[in-house]
Amino acid sequence: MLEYLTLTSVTCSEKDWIMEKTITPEKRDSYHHGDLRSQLIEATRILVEEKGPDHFSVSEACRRAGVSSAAPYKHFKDKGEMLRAVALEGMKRQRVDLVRELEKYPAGSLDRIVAMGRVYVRFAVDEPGVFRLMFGLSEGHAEHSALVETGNNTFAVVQQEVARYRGSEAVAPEDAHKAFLLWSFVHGLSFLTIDGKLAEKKLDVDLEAVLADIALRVVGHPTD
Amino acid sequence: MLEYLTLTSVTCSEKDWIMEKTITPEKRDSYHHGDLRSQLIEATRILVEEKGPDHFSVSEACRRAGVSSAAPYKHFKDKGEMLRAVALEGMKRQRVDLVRELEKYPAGSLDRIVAMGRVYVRFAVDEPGVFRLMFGLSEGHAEHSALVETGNNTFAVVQQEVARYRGSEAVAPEDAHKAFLLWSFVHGLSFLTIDGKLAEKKLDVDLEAVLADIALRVVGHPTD
DNA sequence: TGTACATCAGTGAACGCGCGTTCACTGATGTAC
DNA sequence: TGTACATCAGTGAACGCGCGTTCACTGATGTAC
Repeated sequence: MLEYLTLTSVTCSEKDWIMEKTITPEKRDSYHHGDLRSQLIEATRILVEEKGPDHFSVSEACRRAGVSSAAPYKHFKDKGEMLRAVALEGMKRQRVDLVRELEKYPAGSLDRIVAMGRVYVRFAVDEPGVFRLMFGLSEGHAEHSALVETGNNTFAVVQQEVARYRGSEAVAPEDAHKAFLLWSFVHGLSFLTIDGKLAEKKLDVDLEAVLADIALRVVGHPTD
Repeated sequence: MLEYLTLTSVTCSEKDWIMEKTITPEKRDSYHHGDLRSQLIEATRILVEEKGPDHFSVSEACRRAGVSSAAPYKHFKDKGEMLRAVALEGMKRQRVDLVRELEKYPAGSLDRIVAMGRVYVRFAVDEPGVFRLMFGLSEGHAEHSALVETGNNTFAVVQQEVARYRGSEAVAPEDAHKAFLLWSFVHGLSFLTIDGKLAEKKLDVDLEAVLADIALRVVGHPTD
């Protein structure tokens, strides 16, 4: 699938750890675990990648973490809460990626607009399962305020950057509008990529070129 | 959710039938059914809307169609084939919508570009379940050639229209590129809408305005 | 028009399965004295 | 330092459930004569 999205970029993806990290079936030394909560989150994350958010099962996560199927309920209310924990971690990771990538370019530059798109699509490609979990329609997500706030916070950064590109620190309505256009675009591109539609339509897409193109079209010209 | 996407448009959505159509639990007159295949597809479609493609169950569809849970296997190989039948119907319906909407505007006009986006987003909003089924990653979809061909066919129309806007009948690489940009954009907008992200981010979007804006940005200026 | 027969759509019971969650429990750990 | 005890993370067995699919069957229908 991925051959259809060319990821030529200065920044190579540093997310190899994501998949190579395996949870060893837990030759545990003691009755107690020590760090089960985070091990369960990690097992859940891996499963979400392997099977997708809708085919994740608590039982399988327990098997992976080497723990009885009742154990998670000492740390999570229910299945949904495990998934939300993974989604939240994802949002934070995405946020960190974003800030780290932005730092590389001068404030107010078009490169920074492009960088934001790169981070978004990269995240989707590197962690499609978690990406779906973060942005798909999942019950209870909207009520998990930490999740919503982290997301809003990240989007605020995008708006901020658009304003800055215009030379302002304050976000005007037109900046918000353009930020939204950018979001829609990279969101669509991300899903088309991870759902294999680029491959299906035999579309060869050079990510950097497309991001630069769209950035110019959205933010490069004055509008409304 | 939908309050955040304003659908002001000449064309009111004509899809009310979609949800009001209920399958009566089948007071059947005879042992045989007559039209079970299409009734099952319809039951499947409704369930896909109600619960999402990943929470559809054969058993429930049978209950809705008033038929034993073994009955579908006289018409479909398995569960996946039922879903693919619904997806295919969806693709055809979308195709019909598209052609019908295009007819309303003069050949080569910007209105036609906007119309295509309108049809796409409208479809997603009217039938989010089927939309997800059509464009999400579902096992076996890529191997169902009728499905892929119908999709490719529809995308070819978009490319054609972009070329025509430029005044050509032949699709140049730049037309294909622009068609892809348009697709990414409306695809992202569709998902952001049906996944409730516009609501979450308190973004009020006027569909017609946004479509016109993006059409201009993508197709209104010469590029590469 | 009437009868024999082939067809095959739909039945209903059964299968094995893995799931999410509960429960009373156990045993390792840390703390108070 | 040593002992008693509270805490609570993890156990393992059990629960009821709905699922997808199979199977030998049944009975309505259409056709050939």
